[in-house]
Amino acid sequence: MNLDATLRSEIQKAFTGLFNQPANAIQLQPTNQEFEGSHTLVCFPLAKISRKGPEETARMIGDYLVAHSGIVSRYNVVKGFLNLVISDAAWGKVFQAIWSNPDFGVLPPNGKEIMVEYSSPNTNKPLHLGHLRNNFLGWSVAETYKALGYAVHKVQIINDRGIHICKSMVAWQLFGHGETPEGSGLKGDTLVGKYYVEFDRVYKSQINELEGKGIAKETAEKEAPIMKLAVEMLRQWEQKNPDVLQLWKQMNSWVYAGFAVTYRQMGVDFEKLYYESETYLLGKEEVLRGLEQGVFFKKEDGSVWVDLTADGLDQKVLLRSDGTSVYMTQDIGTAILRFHDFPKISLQVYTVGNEQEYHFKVLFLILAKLGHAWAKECYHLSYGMVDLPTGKMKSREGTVVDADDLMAEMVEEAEKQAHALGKIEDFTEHQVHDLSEMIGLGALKYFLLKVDPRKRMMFDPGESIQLQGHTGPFIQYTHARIRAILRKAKELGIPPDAPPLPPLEPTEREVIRLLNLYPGKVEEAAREYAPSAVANYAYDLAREYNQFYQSIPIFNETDLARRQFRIAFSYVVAETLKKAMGLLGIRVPDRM
RNA sequence: GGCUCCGUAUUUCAAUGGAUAGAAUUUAAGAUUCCGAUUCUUAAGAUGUAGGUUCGAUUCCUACCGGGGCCA
Repeated sequence: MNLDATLRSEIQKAFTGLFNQPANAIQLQPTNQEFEGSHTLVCFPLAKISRKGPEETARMIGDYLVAHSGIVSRYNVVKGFLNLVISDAAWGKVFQAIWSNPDFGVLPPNGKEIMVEYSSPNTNKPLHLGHLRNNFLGWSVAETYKALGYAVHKVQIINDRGIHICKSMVAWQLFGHGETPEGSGLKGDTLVGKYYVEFDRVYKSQINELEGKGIAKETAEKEAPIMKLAVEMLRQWEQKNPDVLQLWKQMNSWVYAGFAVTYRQMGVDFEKLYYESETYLLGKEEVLRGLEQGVFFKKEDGSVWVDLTADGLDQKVLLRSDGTSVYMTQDIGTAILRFHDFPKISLQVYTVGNEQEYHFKVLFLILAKLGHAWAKECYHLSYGMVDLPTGKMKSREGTVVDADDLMAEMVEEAEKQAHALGKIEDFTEHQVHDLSEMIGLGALKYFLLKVDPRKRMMFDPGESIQLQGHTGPFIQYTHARIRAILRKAKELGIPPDAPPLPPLEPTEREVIRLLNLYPGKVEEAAREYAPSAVANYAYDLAREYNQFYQSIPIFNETDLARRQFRIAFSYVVAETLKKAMGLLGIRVPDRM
């Protein structure tokens, strides 16, 4: 039984019964702390339809619900707000329903498919802090959709070609002396990233040198010898020079090996990988087709453009005068390819930073203009940058926060904490490590996911791993403590099944109300592409349970049925916390 | 310059157009026989500015101020 839904339909019935017309705006919200009740109906909008005052409307509906609904035991009216008190019997049904359904909050398969793209790194450097937000977001949105019954295809496109990788290749050739991951002990992506930074360092000094000779900055940037080498290498790559291809494959394979380690640590996975080197020529034909159909136009120099001024945007080049394509062209091709590979998908989500909002707006518009009906089923999951308390991160220059380093630090910090607590002395070394990973990564994921994706955010590693406060570890801790209670209950021989419902305490009603909200939160998270909804929900539930835990005796209760109920109740909370955190990719320990 | 996103307690984050704007954090005072006190209670403290829309605005609209991003 879903209480909110039932209540809504009862209110609808009451309103039609009283006023002989449908209520079109049923606004239900949680009742304020200071008033009695759990659900509040906002009666201002209804007053307009009922043609009575808000308070009178509220009283009439309240009386009707008490008399006919069977779930409302009493009510009070404050201004236009109708505060409803749900009967314990109704709460009991809600609780029993949650208890008896192991798949609570998970919907059966609905036959629909969607695609979520996330991560999509360049192959010239390791993943950094921004990628962490991207990966956790994308993965979590995908899992949330799964919980709603969708078949989800997780994919990414590897940007494995272009000037950026050529820079690493050139620098490695010049300064690498044949260094390999095996020889140096460096992770493959770290090694390649090292030469990318090296390229930039040399490049900068060459520019300075040229500028010292009185050459203009723009010219210097083009004429720097090392840059000319990189441009030449890109040209050779496009002409399929075997030596260059060999080197390219070699260095990319190092990077992939490195990425695999990072992805495993992050706990993310992909069904299919797309490689830019295989798709970058796609889209050209499509653009030419669009040109024929008059969707695009050609300029005098032969370049192909799209005119979006009618849509409030500007003109955008799609094919350069020499016939080469731009990012937009490739993305057109890739989008088409994906709907071809997965014909049943009804939604394609692109998890990409908000600096590309304009790009995607244009992309989706073009796809629509080309006549692809699914263009409106494309969605840019845009997210803001992650800042650190120590200051902004700058790409290049090596001041970025490396994802591997950060995760390792979080795990290390968690292990220190675990030892300091001194509750895990009987753990094996392996168990300690596993627990530290759970907590360290949980802290990181929770902190990055609890914030609205669209917003630029501040990540404070120290704060994120605290066991108190609005953090992942706080929720994990709450879960572990509940498991401790359940272990003790088992020792005492209290059966783990839900007993008849005794009269409830206000704290228990509040926790059941929150439990009842869970499926809705999952839907909300998917609809808004905001795992933050689930994250904040889990925190509310953990916090509310802690208050219950403080004010209610569990084992000192003489009434056995009541004691048994509270054990069952604790069990349901633990299970729900586990499910919610699972959608965020966060594991919860039984002990910590 | 054009477009776009964001401005909320000291700080980090919340708030489908609803009641006295919530948490966490910090500081101060207090509680505790249980399961594991890293808990709980109380207090202090905020919507950038000026207008508009309406029963009611952090939310919607306009202008300005401040910050980020994209496009030249």
